[in-house]
Amino acid sequence: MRVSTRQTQKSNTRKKIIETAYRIFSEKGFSVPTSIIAKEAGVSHGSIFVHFPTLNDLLICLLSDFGDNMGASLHMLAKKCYSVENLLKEHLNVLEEYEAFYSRLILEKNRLPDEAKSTFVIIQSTVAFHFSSVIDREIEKGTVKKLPIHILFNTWLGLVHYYLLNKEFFSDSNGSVIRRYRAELLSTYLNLIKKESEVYE
Amino acid sequence: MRVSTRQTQKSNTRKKIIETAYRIFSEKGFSVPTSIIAKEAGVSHGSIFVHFPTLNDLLICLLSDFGDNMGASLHMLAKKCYSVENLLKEHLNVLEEYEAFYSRLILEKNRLPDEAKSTFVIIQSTVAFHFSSVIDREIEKGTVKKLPIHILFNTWLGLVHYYLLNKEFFSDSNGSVIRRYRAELLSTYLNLIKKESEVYE
DNA sequence: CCACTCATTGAGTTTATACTCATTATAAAT
DNA sequence: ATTTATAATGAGTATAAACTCAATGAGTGG
Repeated sequence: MRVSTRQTQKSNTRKKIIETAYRIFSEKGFSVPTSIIAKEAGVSHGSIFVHFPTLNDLLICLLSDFGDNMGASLHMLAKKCYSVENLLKEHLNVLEEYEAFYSRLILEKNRLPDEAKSTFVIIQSTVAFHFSSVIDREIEKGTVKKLPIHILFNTWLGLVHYYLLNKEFFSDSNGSVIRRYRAELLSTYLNLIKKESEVYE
Repeated sequence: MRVSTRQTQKSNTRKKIIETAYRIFSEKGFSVPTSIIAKEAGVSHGSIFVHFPTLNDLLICLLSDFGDNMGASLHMLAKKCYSVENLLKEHLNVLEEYEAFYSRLILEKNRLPDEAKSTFVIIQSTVAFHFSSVIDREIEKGTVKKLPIHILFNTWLGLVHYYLLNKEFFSDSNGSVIRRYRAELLSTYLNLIKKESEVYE
């Protein structure tokens, strides 16, 4: 049976709401009222609640999509990485790609429904998994210092998140913090974890 | 002229509000309604607005007091520090002392009035200042790797903040994350920044 | 062409919470 | 003792934002 006009109509409206919400939330954070989202999407305020019974449902939908997308990007990129340096570079690439929404996620995590935490966990677990296997190998090869992997990971993530969370101190608010500081972040971190004989330039 | 009953009455009420707000905000975050604060403080809801025209004024008062207190603690402790190890230990001591409110501050910074940012800046500047001078000396002595100081500092703060911001992943929510992880945080970070000949045990 | 279904609408409702202000009680001044 | 000043009160107001639902009108099937 072919797709009816009504069905496409409905799914278009849904798509418009999702896309607009994603954009606006990325730009201004999650406390933008539903009425503004509706206006920006060019649909009525009521339409939002036809498609998403509550605001929470919309958020959960956005977060779950986001987790899937970013998770997929992380999975793909990790396959080509045989060195820490490469892995971290690719991690930064993915972060830069998703930077706006990702920053909001880590910034406002607590105000979001619990599903936000699982999105966060899924993303970090994916990174952690690839990080672990690469670092493990490098520690065995003797190119990286022998320290507990989880805390090496937390140091990296802590550093990157620090820049994302405090964007306003590091760059004018429209530019990408990751793009601006990627070289510095990378070289410092690698110099810290590598054995002296392997110093990164 | 001696202090009148009324004056003490008034200043007691004010004190009760401030102390209660500080405690409740530390426990539950800054979105607890003023009516709850009033009830917990044992004063009427209206009293809050007699002492603080707007909620923002109360927040600004709390933040400014907090900045002064924590700033003072940081100043005092920094005086006895001649090694990075010592400085970081003392930093962790101060963080542990102010942990509850400090965590809320870094967690909800953006929802707070702009004065929150200046409180944050004052605190970090104080730490950064002492950090710089100690690290500078150690780099010259050759015990610490020669890397840009600001990013060594951001790595440390990023790591510690990562634990504070993600408390729920690291410890049951009532305990202190700093107390639980201080040894690990310290030893890992020192091992990272020290030259190999100086490895920290 | 008509009856029916259903996505969309937006004015209206509900709820939460910051903030007001007339009233009250009591300390201070005369 | 009486008047005046003021700290405290809490029911009431204002506002913002999520959510509802009867009305609308366009697609669909006969």
